[in-house]
Amino acid sequence: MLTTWLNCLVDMKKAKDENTEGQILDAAKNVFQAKGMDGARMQEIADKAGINKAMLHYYYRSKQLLFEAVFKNAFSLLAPQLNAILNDDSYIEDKVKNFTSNYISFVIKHPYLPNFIIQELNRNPDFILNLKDNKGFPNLEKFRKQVAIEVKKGIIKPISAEQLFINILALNIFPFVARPLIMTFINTDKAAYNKLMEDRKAEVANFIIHSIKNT
Amino acid sequence: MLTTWLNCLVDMKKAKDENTEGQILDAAKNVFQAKGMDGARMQEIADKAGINKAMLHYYYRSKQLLFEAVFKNAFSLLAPQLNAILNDDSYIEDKVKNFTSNYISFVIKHPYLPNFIIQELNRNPDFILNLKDNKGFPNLEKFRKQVAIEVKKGIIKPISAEQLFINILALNIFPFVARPLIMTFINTDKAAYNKLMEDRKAEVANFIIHSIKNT
DNA sequence: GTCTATAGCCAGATAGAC
DNA sequence: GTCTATCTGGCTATAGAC
Repeated sequence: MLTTWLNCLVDMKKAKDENTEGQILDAAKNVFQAKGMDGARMQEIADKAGINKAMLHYYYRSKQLLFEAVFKNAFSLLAPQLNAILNDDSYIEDKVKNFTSNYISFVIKHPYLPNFIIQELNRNPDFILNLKDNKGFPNLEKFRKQVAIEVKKGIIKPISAEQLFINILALNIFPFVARPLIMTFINTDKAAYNKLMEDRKAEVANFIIHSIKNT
Repeated sequence: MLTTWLNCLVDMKKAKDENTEGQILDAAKNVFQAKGMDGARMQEIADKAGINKAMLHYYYRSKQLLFEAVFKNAFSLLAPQLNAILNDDSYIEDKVKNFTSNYISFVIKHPYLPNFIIQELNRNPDFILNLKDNKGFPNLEKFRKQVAIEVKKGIIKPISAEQLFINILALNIFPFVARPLIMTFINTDKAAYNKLMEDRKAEVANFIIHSIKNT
């Protein structure tokens, strides 16, 4: 009994590592996120997956469909992160602290992901409309109400929920999206840049809270 | 005398509009900034310029060289904007106000530019090293000193110049880079989005100053 | 300087054996 | 399911007439 259950868990883990389909998706993720849809080559994905080019078409029919699988996967990782700001029940101040710390850890684990999503949406803005109806798609409704309430109670200074949300996203996401630009301006190596990003876990939360909190 | 001078001015204006070389550069700018290096097609650039594909190679030798001309051009438009924050002599508070207002106007005039630069630098991070030695390349030296002085005098709260610079860039640049993402989350049409960006001219400056200024 | 025509290459996709 | 071999189209780049 126990062994079947354990085998099941092992199989689930294997599912991504040893299935051909999982290997392809993983290789495709790396190549698409590094080079984008237009720059990616099916040959390179096949090589990274350790299989043949024909197999890619056997499993995913076309480059476009393989790309869409990778994109949806990436978006479904990002969406819950954003929902932590929008739908959680705690105070805005606490949410900002938690989100900032969590998000920066998240991006350190998935460095190419935010830029990938932003870039491909700029290439094809309509693409996101397909995802909009999914459950779990980030929605501002609850956050709008929360901001209005905390402003009314005098917990935070007057600000629109939209602008606050944009500011939170900007301060957290931009440094990773613009990484090469920032590294050159600040004139740092990789280690110093990572240190800077670690520091931002505290820095960004303080920056936002100083700005909005009533004293 | 007067007429030769006037003709000269007219010629300078014509230089970009009627020279074949200028027409090419203008068409290339539009196509490269919309589709990126990999997605751009020489045929489309030729069509937009109203000339033949062979002419592109006659003037710029290769797609790569044409691309580099466009990129350097774009970067030389962006750099002075950033230097307004780094090298101007006024107080940080005033610089933030001016920069925010100016930069947002700048991007409304050149909507694809920031995303283009960020995207292409992610594709090829070494590319920026070529530009680094140019005069006018943004440099943090002076800004570091200014921040240290204003912190010491108690004009602003303690913050590192690097983090402050990143925050200023993030709040100003990100909303345009992530435009499709934001438009979907906020659930707005084009007009409402533009209104939101107009509002940010005041919003962003206030947000930053509230956060760093000692009261 | 400007065009047409085409060389030469490379990528995505498929056929078909095993 | 997995492979090799190949088709087909589109792209950059060039040759060469005017």
